[in-house]
Amino acid sequence: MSLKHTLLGFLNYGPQTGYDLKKHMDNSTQFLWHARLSQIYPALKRMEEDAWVESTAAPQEGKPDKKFYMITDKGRRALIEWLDQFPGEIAPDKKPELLRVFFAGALDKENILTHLRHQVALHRTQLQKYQTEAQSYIAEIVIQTGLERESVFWELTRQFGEEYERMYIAWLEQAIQTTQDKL
Amino acid sequence: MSLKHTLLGFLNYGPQTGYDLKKHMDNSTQFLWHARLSQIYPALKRMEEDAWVESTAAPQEGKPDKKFYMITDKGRRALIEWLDQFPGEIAPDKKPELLRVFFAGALDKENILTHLRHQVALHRTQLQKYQTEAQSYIAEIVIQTGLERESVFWELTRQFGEEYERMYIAWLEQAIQTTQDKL
DNA sequence: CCTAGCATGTAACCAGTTACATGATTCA
DNA sequence: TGAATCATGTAACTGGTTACATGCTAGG
Repeated sequence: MSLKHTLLGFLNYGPQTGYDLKKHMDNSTQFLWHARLSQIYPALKRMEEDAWVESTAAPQEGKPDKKFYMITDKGRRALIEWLDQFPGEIAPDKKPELLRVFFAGALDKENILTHLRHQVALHRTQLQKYQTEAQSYIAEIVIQTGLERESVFWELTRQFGEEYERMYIAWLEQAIQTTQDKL
Repeated sequence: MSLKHTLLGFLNYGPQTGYDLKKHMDNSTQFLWHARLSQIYPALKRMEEDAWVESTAAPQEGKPDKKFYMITDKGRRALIEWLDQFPGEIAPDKKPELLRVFFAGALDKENILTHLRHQVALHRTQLQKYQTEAQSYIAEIVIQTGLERESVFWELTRQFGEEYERMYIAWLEQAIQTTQDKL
């Protein structure tokens, strides 16, 4: 299970609240791992029971107390152990959009083409996001935190997103061509 | 939920047992959608309750009766309805291996390079599979079933796998270079 | 006035994994 | 002799989503 390890990864940069962690996930690991607050809060609680993290409460007016979580040595060891695992084989993940293409033969030609063109538009938008928002967000965080070494890998995963979207768009264009020619 | 729709997609090609469906998933949609038998059997049961499928039992000696499932008109409508959905935005999926790269800064340089090289090997193997096994499997099924129109899309998703692995390998090689230069 | 953001959480439910149960046949 | 394939399932558990609950502040 990787949610706990994602939280450890972020807490390794410094103490944060559950709410902060959610925002960081939304802004950076969104396309690698994501979770709702309703899952994050109980996860942090269990991590504290396992002594991976410690919490301190900061009272506030008109809002619930802020609860800052800090990674422990045990937590840091758990993070390193997880990072240092070698997968024996590639884990298949679920791609509902491609599953629709796999079974697309049940739809008529024009409808399939409309769907493929719709996908192209979505992926062009996503490519733009990786090239603009994602890039400037990383730059901003590096200025705020000074985590230069870490940012090398943030930037690499951002580039993966960019290359993935380029590949996806090129493949969709090929798929449109093939559908026009062969159906 | 897409498991039920995957099963409908395959049942739309002809009546099959739960066991057959599992094998087809393992051989074709494995990297788009997959499930265990312990999930497939109850799913088929619920689909029968919803009148998406109908079953007939074929007695056998020394084994449990084979249970052939057949798609109904209602099931076919549910399949088309699902295929014809336009997603409003791209759904993020979980990529544990890339998450490890994102947090790789916590490991030392040589160890990171070892992990990246290990990934290259895994993805080269996967690329080979898409180019050989996957391709000949599709050809075989087309001969057996004559589903030529459908095979256009099976082949397109196979090509996606191929392009994805090429992109992944090229990115990993770039990541190795960057790690060597910047760390 | 209403929506978004801040800040915490619980409860019910659905999806998916792991382990268990049965039992015959074939192949290395 | 032991593993793999065929063929069905159930039970317990874990992971993740949806809905609910509270309540203040700032901005359009």
